[in-house]
Amino acid sequence: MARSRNTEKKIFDAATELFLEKGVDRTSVREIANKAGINLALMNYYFRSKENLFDTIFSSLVKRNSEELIRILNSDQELFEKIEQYVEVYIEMLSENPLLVSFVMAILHRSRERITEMKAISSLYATDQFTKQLLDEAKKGNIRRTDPTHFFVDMLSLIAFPFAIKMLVMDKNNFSEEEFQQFINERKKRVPKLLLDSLRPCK
Amino acid sequence: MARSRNTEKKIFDAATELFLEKGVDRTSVREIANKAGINLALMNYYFRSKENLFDTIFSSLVKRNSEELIRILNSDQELFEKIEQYVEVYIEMLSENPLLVSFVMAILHRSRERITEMKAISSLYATDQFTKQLLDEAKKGNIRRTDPTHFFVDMLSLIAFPFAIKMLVMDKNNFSEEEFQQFINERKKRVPKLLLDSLRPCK
DNA sequence: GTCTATATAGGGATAGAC
DNA sequence: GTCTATCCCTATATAGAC
Repeated sequence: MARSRNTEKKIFDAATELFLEKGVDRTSVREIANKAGINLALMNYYFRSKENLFDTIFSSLVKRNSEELIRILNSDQELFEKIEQYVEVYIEMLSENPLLVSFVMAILHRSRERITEMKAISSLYATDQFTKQLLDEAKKGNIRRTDPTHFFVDMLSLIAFPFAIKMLVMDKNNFSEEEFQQFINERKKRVPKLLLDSLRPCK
Repeated sequence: MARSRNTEKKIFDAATELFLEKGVDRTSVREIANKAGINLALMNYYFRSKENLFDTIFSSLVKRNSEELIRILNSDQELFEKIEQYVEVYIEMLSENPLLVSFVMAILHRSRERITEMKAISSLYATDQFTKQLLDEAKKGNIRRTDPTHFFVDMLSLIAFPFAIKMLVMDKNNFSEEEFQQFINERKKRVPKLLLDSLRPCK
């Protein structure tokens, strides 16, 4: 039925918003039901349990957001352009959903053992193809020798961490929401610059 | 009494460990009492409530860890040396307590409004003195013009974020605990290098 | 100071009517 | 599919004995 599909989506959306905003543990199923405009029994009818609802949402969230990033990493673009594009798209994506970072952090924190189990999450990380490209370019002498693991962690840190400390940055600099957004926008140019500078050979 | 002081500390330590490991929300007061070897009524005798216990622990944790960092930032050391030392000490500190980062992240995430209220937390951020030093050196032409806010966020990101994604990094690279520690150690030299390169004038 | 016992609230999940 | 009513459990916090 069309109606049912609709209800499922309402529950899904309500839960997503609440999970992102308040964290999974501080969100009750009753709250989700309220926000979705249904009652809590129905939530269990569609998703077997809160835990299962969470898994569904988390996978979907990560998947939806990581697909384009992986495509960029695996494209056959020239390295520098690829990095520029990757950083910009990643930052843009997080701009649209700033809570995503701290949400994922919270998950990473709490479920040490479950990380391997959650296959989705690994798609947030570098791909073999990109690693190979870094090594190849270094071998050809086009860039400095660099440890791909470190480089990728550097890149990810510079992209994502500012969102995780958004409130701290806003508080310390007296930023309004718009000013923070502006600050983030500036990073779309700044971060690639910093990374490329560290790769350029001459020095 | 000496005994009482001791009990307070046992509760404090047990709670600290559990909060860091599992997060505040997933830690119950019964669990804390168990681990401390007392019963839960006593916990409320010493600390009025779980929330209050948390506040006490959080302030103490941040304070204990940030004092040395602030001292470094405010010292009259030469800029490049200061950055090298700051990064190294900060990473060393987080190495000893890798869970600190995701713990603080979780707090930042959940209590938007309470951040200003938690004065302690702002001590994790840059100081006026350091900002001034950056601007002065740029004016003198010793370093490139750089936005201090961006620079500090860059630095913090490169220092702290790897700890927040520790499990992801370990999982993706098949790192053992020791190998991750080794990876982190390498960053003590790498990160300052990256930052200083971005500041050096010539280019 | 430290305990046992209990009050009170809220959580997730289900039975069963419609 | 959707609801109401309810079960059962665990959470935090407190009362009151020792």
